[in-house]
Amino acid sequence: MRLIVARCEVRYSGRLSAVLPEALRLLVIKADGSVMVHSDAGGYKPENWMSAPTVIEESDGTIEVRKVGGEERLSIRLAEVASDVTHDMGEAAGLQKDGVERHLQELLAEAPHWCGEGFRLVRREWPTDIGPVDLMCRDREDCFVAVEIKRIGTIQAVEQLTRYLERIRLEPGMRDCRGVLAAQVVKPQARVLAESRGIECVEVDLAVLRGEREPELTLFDAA
Amino acid sequence: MRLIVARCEVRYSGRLSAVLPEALRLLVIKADGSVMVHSDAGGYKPENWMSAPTVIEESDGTIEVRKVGGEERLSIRLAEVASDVTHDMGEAAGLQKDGVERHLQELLAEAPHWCGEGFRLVRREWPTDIGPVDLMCRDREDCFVAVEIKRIGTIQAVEQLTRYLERIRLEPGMRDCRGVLAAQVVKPQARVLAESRGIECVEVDLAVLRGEREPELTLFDAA
DNA sequence: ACTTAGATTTCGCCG
DNA sequence: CGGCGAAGTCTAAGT
Repeated sequence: MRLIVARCEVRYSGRLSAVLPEALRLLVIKADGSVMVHSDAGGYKPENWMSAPTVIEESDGTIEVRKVGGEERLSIRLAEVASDVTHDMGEAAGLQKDGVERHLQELLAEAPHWCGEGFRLVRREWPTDIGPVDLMCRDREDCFVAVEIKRIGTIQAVEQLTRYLERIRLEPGMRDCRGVLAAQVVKPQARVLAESRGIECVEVDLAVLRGEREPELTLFDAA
Repeated sequence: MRLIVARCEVRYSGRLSAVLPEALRLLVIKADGSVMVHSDAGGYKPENWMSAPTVIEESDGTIEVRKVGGEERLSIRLAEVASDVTHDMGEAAGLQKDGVERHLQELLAEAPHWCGEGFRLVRREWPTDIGPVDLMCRDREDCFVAVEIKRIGTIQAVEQLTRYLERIRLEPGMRDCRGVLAAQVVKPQARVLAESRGIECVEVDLAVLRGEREPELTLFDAA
């Protein structure tokens, strides 16, 4: 993340045309390419901005931001730079997970037995060459279990976990790795697809995970 | 404007309850008291925020933001501060101002005679104990004139200027301070109220101020 | 990918 | 001050 405090003039053209006269402002360039222009008042909404995906070009005193595959353009003319710093905010930034999903992942990482009896955590964000799977656990028989966590378990989630399992099972010693989809709600169609592929579905209750409420037997737990 | 890059946990309660688990984020505290919490991805919208007016309290590792006259509360627990810098972005930033209003103030500060013949600028953002008045000028007779600038001159603007004048006239040597409401458009009811309180109204034309167009006599200028 | 509905919507105007 | 409608709406969810 790059933070620039500068006297600057900003021009936007695209869905409309707008000019911000030269003034002292904060420019934020995020790791994903999104750009915000903020003044020192009037919270929340930037004076101007462009969301990802963008191409950013910088040359002597100007920053040009163009939308990938679009006509939009943000031109920033820097008149006087008061500060220009870049912060590495870690590899986790690029992906950006839903707050709830992330929270779920944390809670389940702390108490993986909610994903299956006797489960123990091996690691969070187990890497594969097509992206990290949320949790890698071992079950009671010491068998590996890849756990994909979603707020809502959809067909896409099953497909995603399937792709991970394909890769993981190529690794030595992981040929029998199982798969579990953990979600607050699992859609019926996702459940059908998952079962046909030998993937287990587990519905988790946030209140129970937090220890605020006792677990109850649901229709599916009883099955 | 204060920029903090820190690993932090953020809790909001008010219109809803939300928790952001500990992560590296950018905190922006603007001069008007508005606060934004941004991650390194996903432009435009902050992960969490509170708009002005707020009261901000800071004590060992935590920042508490409360909405003035409301139940909303933003609690930030700082786990590890990577950077914490404050930029003075000019005294004009203090209150939230519309971009147009700000621009108007800049132009009128440069050419205060548009607020009244013979006016000379004493200073912008003249401080009072209830907030700064936009411009303090002297007229041809060297009498002080407090100028409130608005995009649209409303009853509220007249009330605001009235409150300022009450305070200003208590100061030594300013007992006869006059008041002028300068706006692009002055609402008829605001005009009536202003006149009843001896406050002058002036309609200003942005194009004229910029020197792009010659001034024209309007109905009210002629009065 | 397109469409629709919700948002701590925000923001501005009008009665 | 409350209601209504637009926004470069944005964002998530459903189809």
